[in-house]
Amino acid sequence: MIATAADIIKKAIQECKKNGAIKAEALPDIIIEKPKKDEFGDFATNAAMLLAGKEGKPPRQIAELIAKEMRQSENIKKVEVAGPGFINIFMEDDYWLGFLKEIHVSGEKFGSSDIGAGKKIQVEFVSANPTGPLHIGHGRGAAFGDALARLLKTAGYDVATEFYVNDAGAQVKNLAESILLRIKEEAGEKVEFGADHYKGEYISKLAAVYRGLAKKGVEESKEEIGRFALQTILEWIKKDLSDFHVNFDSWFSEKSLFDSGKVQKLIQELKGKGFIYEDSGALWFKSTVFGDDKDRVVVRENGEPTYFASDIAYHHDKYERGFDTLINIWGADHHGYIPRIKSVVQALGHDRESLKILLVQMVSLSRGGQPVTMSKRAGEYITLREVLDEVGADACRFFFLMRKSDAHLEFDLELAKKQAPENPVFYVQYAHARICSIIKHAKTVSSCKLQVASLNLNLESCNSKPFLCLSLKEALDIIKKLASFPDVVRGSAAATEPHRITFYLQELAGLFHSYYNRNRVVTEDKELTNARLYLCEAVRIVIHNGLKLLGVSAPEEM
RNA sequence: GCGCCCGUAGCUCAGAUGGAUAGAGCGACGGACUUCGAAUCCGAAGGUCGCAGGUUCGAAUCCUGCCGGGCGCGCCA
Repeated sequence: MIATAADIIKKAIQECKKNGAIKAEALPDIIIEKPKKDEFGDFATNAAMLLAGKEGKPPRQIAELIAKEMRQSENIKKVEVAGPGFINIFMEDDYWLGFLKEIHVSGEKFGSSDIGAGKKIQVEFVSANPTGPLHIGHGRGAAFGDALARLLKTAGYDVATEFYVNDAGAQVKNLAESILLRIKEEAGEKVEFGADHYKGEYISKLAAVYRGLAKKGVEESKEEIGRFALQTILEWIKKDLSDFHVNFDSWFSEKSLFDSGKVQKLIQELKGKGFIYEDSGALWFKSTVFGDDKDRVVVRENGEPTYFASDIAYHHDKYERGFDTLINIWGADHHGYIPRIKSVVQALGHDRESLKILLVQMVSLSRGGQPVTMSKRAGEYITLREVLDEVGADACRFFFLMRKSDAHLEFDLELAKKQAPENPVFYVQYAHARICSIIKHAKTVSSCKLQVASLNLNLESCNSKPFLCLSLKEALDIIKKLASFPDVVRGSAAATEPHRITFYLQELAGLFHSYYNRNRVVTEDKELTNARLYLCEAVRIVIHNGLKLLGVSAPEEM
């Protein structure tokens, strides 16, 4: 849609150059926007203001020259010069009505594009330590990552999603020990938990389950407990995610990087390149070369590799798999880790910008405005499961996606559950259900033979009833909104900001509900009815497509 | 102390690459159901865009400095 306007403007400027009205050879980076006010047109551009300096003429004068050319273009209703030199463009009604047909023809594809040009891109997210159940913060990361992957796919990227499983290192040992301690404790022994031990309620649960399975003596089976706990927790995580409608293309084991010797290999390789050196018995990576605050330990004095060591191998492996771009989604508390991992990317010989790290901020839960507190100290946190069970996957996902990912999110459980218009999820889903209901109703009304599937509206004739009814401002506003959907999806994907979709859907649903209350869709007038059904169905398609991008269902009835 | 993020209506938040009189939802207030789903709609109210400078035709947006909040600054992950 924007592209059409851009073409018209560029063509007009070309014409102006041809006839000598404008001399500048280089075109400035003009902006084409959708003005907030209707009176400023369907599109507006600042081209004249940017050209003014080079041309040495007042912006309004240049705007007039360009506007004059633009008026020759197709689909233009009128072009006005306004304010300091804006060119406001108004499109013909039938230009807009044409989108209705496009939506019906494209169906589920409406909104898709190929700006990604098939580039291979990996989105790694959640990657929670398998040392406990997913909490609410992981949930936000999951919703964000999954929606982003859907967006990128729709924008024409070749997307693969991955969960990195931290199944190596000291944490697994700590997990096993924590369970052992619980087992001992329940056997009546007096035990003391260390700072690195996990103390959540789920540890007791695991301990109980393990006791049921245990045949061997407790002391000797620490390794086995570790394996058991890891596997069990991973199953919980997978179940939570699949109930949250998040399904990964792959699960990558950290341990496998050690087992295959890749970690060692990469350390040797970077040593060879001079990026790894020894000091005080430890091996260090020279991240300062690439702008990090300090060098980072890769292998400790005691010979144990750090998490960072396997991360080097992991990212190397990602590039080996042929991805053009990597996206890592992290909790915002990990932001200090960014410089060192970016350094790794460069040391491995890749463009620093080929790895994008997106941060997801914290979630605070509230209930009817009252904050829900949790005690981190006692190892307790609100799990994704609890919220999922209470409000359902749809509301949960939508709420997580209502905010920019790098902004704190306030999540009101009471609101999310409410089946009322103040709940944005229901508001949007209701619009979809309502349209389904209208169409169903239309089919049952004998006087109205619905032709939604085979509608062949005569939109060309400006005197036809469908044309006139769909050209009413209220209808046209909806159509313009619908027409902008592909631009919204493209922008949302390019900016990696799924929240734009939730805002868009709320606005569209609002326009529709308002229209519905003013215009009766199914009436005795067959032509009118069909025209309005045609519009309604287009709205339904776009709401459906939008919700799908968010991984939220579009119910036919509620 | 250093680094990153944030500060917009009573509350929760939008405002893409600087654009025209800064928007939406909720809450509160006043209205609308003989009609396709009132699970909805309509109306009016609500602002020193944290503060102070700077850049320019033009700043919520960019720069600098303060104030206030969050998070990092491990041979943890």
